[in-house]
Amino acid sequence: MPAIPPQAPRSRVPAPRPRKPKPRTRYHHGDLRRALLEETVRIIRDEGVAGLTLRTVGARLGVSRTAMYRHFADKSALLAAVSRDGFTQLRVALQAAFDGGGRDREAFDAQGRAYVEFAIANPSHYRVMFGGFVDKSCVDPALAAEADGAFQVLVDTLVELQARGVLRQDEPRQLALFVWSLVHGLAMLVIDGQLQGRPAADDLLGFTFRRMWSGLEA
Amino acid sequence: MPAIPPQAPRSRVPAPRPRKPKPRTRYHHGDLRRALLEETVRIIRDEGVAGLTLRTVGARLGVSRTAMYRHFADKSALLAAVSRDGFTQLRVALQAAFDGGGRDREAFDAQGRAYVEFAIANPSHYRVMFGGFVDKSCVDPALAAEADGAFQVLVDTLVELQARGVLRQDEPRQLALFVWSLVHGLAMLVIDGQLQGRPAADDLLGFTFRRMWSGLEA
DNA sequence: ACCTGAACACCGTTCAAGT
DNA sequence: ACCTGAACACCGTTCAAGT
Repeated sequence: MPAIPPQAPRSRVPAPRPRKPKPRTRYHHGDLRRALLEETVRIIRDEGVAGLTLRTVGARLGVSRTAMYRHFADKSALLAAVSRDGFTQLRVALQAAFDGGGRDREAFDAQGRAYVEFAIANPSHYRVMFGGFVDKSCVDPALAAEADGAFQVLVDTLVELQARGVLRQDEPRQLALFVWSLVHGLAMLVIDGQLQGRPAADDLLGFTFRRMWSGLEA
Repeated sequence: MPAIPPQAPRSRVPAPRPRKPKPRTRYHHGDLRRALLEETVRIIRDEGVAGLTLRTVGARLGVSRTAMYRHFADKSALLAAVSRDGFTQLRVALQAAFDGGGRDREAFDAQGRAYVEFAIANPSHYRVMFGGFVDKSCVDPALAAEADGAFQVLVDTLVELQARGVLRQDEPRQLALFVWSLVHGLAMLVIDGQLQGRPAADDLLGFTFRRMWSGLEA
């Protein structure tokens, strides 16, 4: 349950000196692109993807609603950037969980837990990443690279566990897809509310990892 | 790759006898609701959810674009009905695969395969069912019941496999959620195109079921 | 380069009115 | 009951124009 970050209410015009007709210093100090992206992520978190409106993004930034088109081709491209940003965050979280946990079998469970926790903490963001919102016809190569990067963290983790002799010597990418399917499916079911009245997410997570290991240990 | 069903081009007005001012026989012979639902499913299959427009649905049926509101509260309710319809189809397919396969361990694999195949054959429909499109605030109880029905087929299947002694004696619902997560995650990754250039879906399916069984057998 | 503001072609939904 | 047609308040995107 991430708290809403502290954020000064934005006024449309800074208006420090209202004497000249319209000084209107160049908006956004050089990084409107980043500001647009962050504001979009914020709106998606608070209102969901369906509540995202390009007009609102502009208005909240004190900028014309067409200013966005200088930085993104269209709404789909903006969502692709949001998706890319999500994969970056996910990659960092997965790596941190494994490294911080001691790079062993228990650390791998912590990594899986971090995956599901990311989805629970950012359900709308997660849905943008996997919900088929970004237009497949114009796949951002940067997005594909970032998604691959997150997947690669998992592959590397599995290779390391194989080297330690605790994990079966199957093809690492196939093992990674097996694990990814499991945590991805679990995450989706949780954030979709399909677990209503069923075993709590935490119990299920523990059970899932035990069964998974039972199928994967060397 | 389902072919586009044969469909006569619709004219707004039949106009067989243009003498009387406007005879306009009562449209849709009593089941506009079903016609709306079927047309919506067709549009979603061909164009995706993003391509769905209430105006188009009406136009394709030769009906005013507001006629829909006699049968569905709003667009979200229409999508909820689509979702419900999908869960019905899925439930029937899962049951048929297990029954037709001989109700044993291999039949269970066939059921899993049927699950993933349903998602691959109807990716957009599947996304409506799990993509968070239906408004959670007004959950259709009929939809919840139908989703539960599909889940129950899996639970019943697992109970039967336990009785045959081929499956661990864990809590069936927890086992079912484990399996569901796995096939659901697999299905999502496949229809999202995340498996590009990676092991073919069919190989992965076989590998996944083998690892799964290794963690589940009694 | 970067941004504006008007305009365009859409969209879901409401509602008084018809039969 | 069931459906229409006009109207309302939106939406993404384009584009000539400003600096």
